[in-house]
Amino acid sequence: MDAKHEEILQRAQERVIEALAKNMDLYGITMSTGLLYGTLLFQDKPMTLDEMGEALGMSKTSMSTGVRTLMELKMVEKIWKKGARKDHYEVNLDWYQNFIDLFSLRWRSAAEYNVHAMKKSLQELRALLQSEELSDELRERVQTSIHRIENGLEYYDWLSRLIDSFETHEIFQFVPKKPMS
Amino acid sequence: MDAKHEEILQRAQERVIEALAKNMDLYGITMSTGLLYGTLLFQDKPMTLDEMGEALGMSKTSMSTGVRTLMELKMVEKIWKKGARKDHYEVNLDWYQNFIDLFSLRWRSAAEYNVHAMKKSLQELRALLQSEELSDELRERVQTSIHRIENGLEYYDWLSRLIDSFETHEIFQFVPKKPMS
DNA sequence: AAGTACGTAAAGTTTTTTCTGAACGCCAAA
DNA sequence: TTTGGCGTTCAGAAAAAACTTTACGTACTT
Repeated sequence: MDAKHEEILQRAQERVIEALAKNMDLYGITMSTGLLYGTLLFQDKPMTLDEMGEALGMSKTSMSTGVRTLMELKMVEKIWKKGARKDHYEVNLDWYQNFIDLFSLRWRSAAEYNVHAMKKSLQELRALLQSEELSDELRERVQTSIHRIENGLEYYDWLSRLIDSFETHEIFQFVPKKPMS
Repeated sequence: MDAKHEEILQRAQERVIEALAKNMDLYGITMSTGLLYGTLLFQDKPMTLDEMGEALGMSKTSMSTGVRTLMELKMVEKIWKKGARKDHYEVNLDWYQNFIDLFSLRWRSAAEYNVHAMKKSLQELRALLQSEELSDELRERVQTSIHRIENGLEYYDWLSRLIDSFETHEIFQFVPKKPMS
């Protein structure tokens, strides 16, 4: 009688799945999609959209969009199955790379976006300082703004180099995958 | 006539503020709160809740909750102003520490939460393997789940050490604040 | 060429989140 | 003790997001 054991296995899986899903907002992912990820994680075989909908009791449309977001983050991959009509998906098990891809994608683009705006504003403000007829009070405020922006740019430069070290995997020299123990 | 210059300054500030706010979802922060942060950033003086509401055209209640979330992330601090009835707030300008605090707070707790669930499930599954009357098929699946969890635990161990290196500032030895240039 | 099965887009509904206004409790000054 | 100003809590309204159903386009099968 395996029913009891089956039960235990399922419970153990569900505990982990729910934990993962609950923290998926860090990835900018909805909890449902997190549950989808977890389900795929413990499924040894690649799943179809219909199977996912079945497993989660949700519409196929939701599975479709969920899988897409997971694929954009490279957390899930589409699998080639010869002779199969339906698409099959499975999780990408490299969690390190996963983290790196996610971090890169989100933080890098945010950094670039902010740096762009900052540089443009910085330029304008520096030009403004050149203006002769600028009241002392205003000049003071412009200076302050410039300092704030320069301060931010310095940080983003660091952040960018940090992300570089992730993407090149150089970070693993500093924080190795396996501890020295 | 400073009006024109004032205009330029304001535009330059707003560009940066909006950029920052737009990417604040990375911090799990709503855009409105992001705008609040940006406003505080370019205000040379500490602001009161009323001044913030004024500046953003929003209710004082919103400012109160917004400031609280920013304080929880240590992005904003309450300032002691002698003889002032109202509370005053100003931004924490150390963006490096800011990033570290945020990352630590969110990712560390997520990691701990997941590790906890994983270890518990792992234990159960290992115990299950001891059971004599376990069908080969089920045993196989239990093994797979165990591997998945061990794989995750290994990653979280690395992540934990990465966060350690942030908190201790050792990361700056590897990725220095200022480039060597 | 027609039919069928599949994934996705669009529209609509439900749920969740965000924001506001009123009411409350607290502290300081009178 | 009262009064007034302050930050916050709470309930409700408005806005946004998530989810489902329906409908569509495409590709494979027959």
